Amino acid sequence: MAKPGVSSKVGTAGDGPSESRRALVEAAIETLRIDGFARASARSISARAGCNQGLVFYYFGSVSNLLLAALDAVSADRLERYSAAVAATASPQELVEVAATIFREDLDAGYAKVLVEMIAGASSTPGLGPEVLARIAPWTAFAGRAIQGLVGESGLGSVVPAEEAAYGVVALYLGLEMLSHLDGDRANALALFERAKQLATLFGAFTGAIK
Amino acid sequence: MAKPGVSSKVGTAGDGPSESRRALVEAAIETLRIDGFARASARSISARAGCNQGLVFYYFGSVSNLLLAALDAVSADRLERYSAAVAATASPQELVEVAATIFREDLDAGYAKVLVEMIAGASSTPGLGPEVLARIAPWTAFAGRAIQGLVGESGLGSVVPAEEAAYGVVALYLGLEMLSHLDGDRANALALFERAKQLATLFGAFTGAIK
DNA sequence: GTCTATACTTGGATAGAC
DNA sequence: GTCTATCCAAGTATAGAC
Repeated sequence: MAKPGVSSKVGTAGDGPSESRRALVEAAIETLRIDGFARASARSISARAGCNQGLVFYYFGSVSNLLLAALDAVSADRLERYSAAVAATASPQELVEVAATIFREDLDAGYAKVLVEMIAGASSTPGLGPEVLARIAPWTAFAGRAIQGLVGESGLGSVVPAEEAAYGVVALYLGLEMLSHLDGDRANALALFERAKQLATLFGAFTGAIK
Repeated sequence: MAKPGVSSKVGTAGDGPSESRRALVEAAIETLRIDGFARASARSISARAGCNQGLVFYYFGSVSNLLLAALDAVSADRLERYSAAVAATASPQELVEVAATIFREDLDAGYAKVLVEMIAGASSTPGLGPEVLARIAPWTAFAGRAIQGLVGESGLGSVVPAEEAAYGVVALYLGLEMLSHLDGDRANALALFERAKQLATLFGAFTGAIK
C-alpha cells in the first residue's frame, strides 16, 4: 500500500489536507453529471479541478477508482439526509410527497444522474459492475425499509413483498431520471409522483378501513 | 450529399450491396451490448466487423451516426414484432404475460441494453440526445396504445391517463433492464412481472365486475 | 508527500490509392 | 464507389523532480 489511492476503501479521505484530492472528487461528480461516463477521463476531470491529470493516478490509482469515490461522496450525504426525512413520515401520502421532493432535488442537483451514468458505464470497465452494485445496495435497502414501514402492519406484505417492491421502485426511479434528463423535461416524471400521491391517499383510506 | 453516411435518414440501407456497411451496424449493436457506449469507438467496432476503421466515417460520417443506425436497426425489427404480439392479446393477464416474454427476450438478446447505453451515453455527445429521444418516442407511443386498449373502455382512463402510465412503464422497463444487467440476475425483475400478472388478474376481475 | 514532464496507447477524421 | 494509409488529438499511466 504505497499510494493513497489503492487503499481498500475508495475515497475515505482523511489522508491529509490535500485540496487537489477534494477538488478531483468534486470535479468527477460534475463531469459525470454534465459530460457523462464516456467523457469522464482523467484529463477532463483534472482540467475541471484545475490540477494536473497525473494526480488522478497518484491519489486514486485509476480513473475508475476516482469515479467510485465520486459515487461514494454523493451517496453518503444523500442517504443520511433522505433516511431522516423518510423516518419522519407517518402516512403513505407523506411518504410519496417526500419521495417526490427527493426526486426533484436529485434531478436538479444531478445526483441520480451520477448513479445512472455509473451503472450504464459499468459495462465499459472490467470489474466496475460489482463495485457499483455494492453502492446501490444501500439504496434498495433504504427503499425496502420505507415500503416495509408502509405496508408492514397491514396484511399487504404478502401481496407485494417489500423487497420485491423496493427493486421496482429503484428501477422506476432510475428510469425516470434517465428519461427526464433525455427529454430535458421533468414534468412527465413529476406528474407521475402527483398521481402516486392521489393513489396513496386512496391506499391510506383503504388500509385504515380494514384495520 | 456526396457520401452515403450523411443522408438525412441514418441506416436506411438499400444504398447498395455493401457487406461492410451491414457488418458495421451489426458490430455496433454487439459493441454497445457488450462493451457499452464508452467503448463503442470506430476502432473497436470496425475490429469486430472485420474491416478498416475508416469505413465508419465513409459510410456513416461519424461514430454517433453509426450508433444511431444500430439503434434504428434493433428498434424497427422489435417494434413491429412486439406490436403484433400485443395486438393479439385480449385480457390484462395476457398483456402482462406478453410484456414479460418481451422483457425476457430483450434482456437475453440485449436489445434494451443498446437503448439504455444510448440514452445514458447521449449526454457525452453534443446533439445526440434529441436523436435518441426521437427513437424512443415510438416505444412510448406503443406502450400508450397497449395501456389505452387495456383501460380505455373502463372509466379508469381518468384515474391514470394512458400517456402518463406509458411514460412510467417505459421508465420502469429501462430501469429494470439496467439493474438486471448490473447484478447479472434477471430473477428480481422477472419476479415483478409475475407479481404484475397476479395483479392483472385481480384487475381483470374488477373491471369485469363494474361493467 | 505532492506534483509535473514525459512515454506510450487508443481514437477521430481525411486525403488519396485502387 | 470502396477502401487504406496516415495524421493529429485525447487518454492512461509512470518515472522522477521538488
